[in-house]
Amino acid sequence: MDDDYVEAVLDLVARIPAGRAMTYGTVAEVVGDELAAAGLARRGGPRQVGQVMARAGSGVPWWRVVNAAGSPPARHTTRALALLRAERTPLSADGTRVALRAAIWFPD
DNA sequence: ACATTGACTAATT
DNA sequence: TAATTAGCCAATG
Repeated sequence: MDDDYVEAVLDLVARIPAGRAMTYGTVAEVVGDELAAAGLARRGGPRQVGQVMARAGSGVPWWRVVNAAGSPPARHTTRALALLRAERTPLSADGTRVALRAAIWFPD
């Protein structure tokens, strides 16, 4: 995984507005598009995004990236939910996952 | 080269 | 809704 890829992922995550969220899959798609636009080969998928976040995600709003079901990473569930609540991210009724329909964000 | 492992996903039950 | 299963892509041993 080279630095170009890592940077692309971190830059994108850093642009997610407070109160919104993106899924790993969507992040992967957008990053893929950016690479293609830059003339580079499309690579990576949701799991690669996860790898990057696990290794280098500490400096960006990682809690705004959730899985396809709207759940934050299993290891940081409680912490992530607290942060999401704090910034008024739309959550499901039980408060354990992000309400994707309302909170999903796609870059302009 | 092969097997295992993940901050994953989509389809099936 | 929640558990299971089979794909998935790249890193690591």
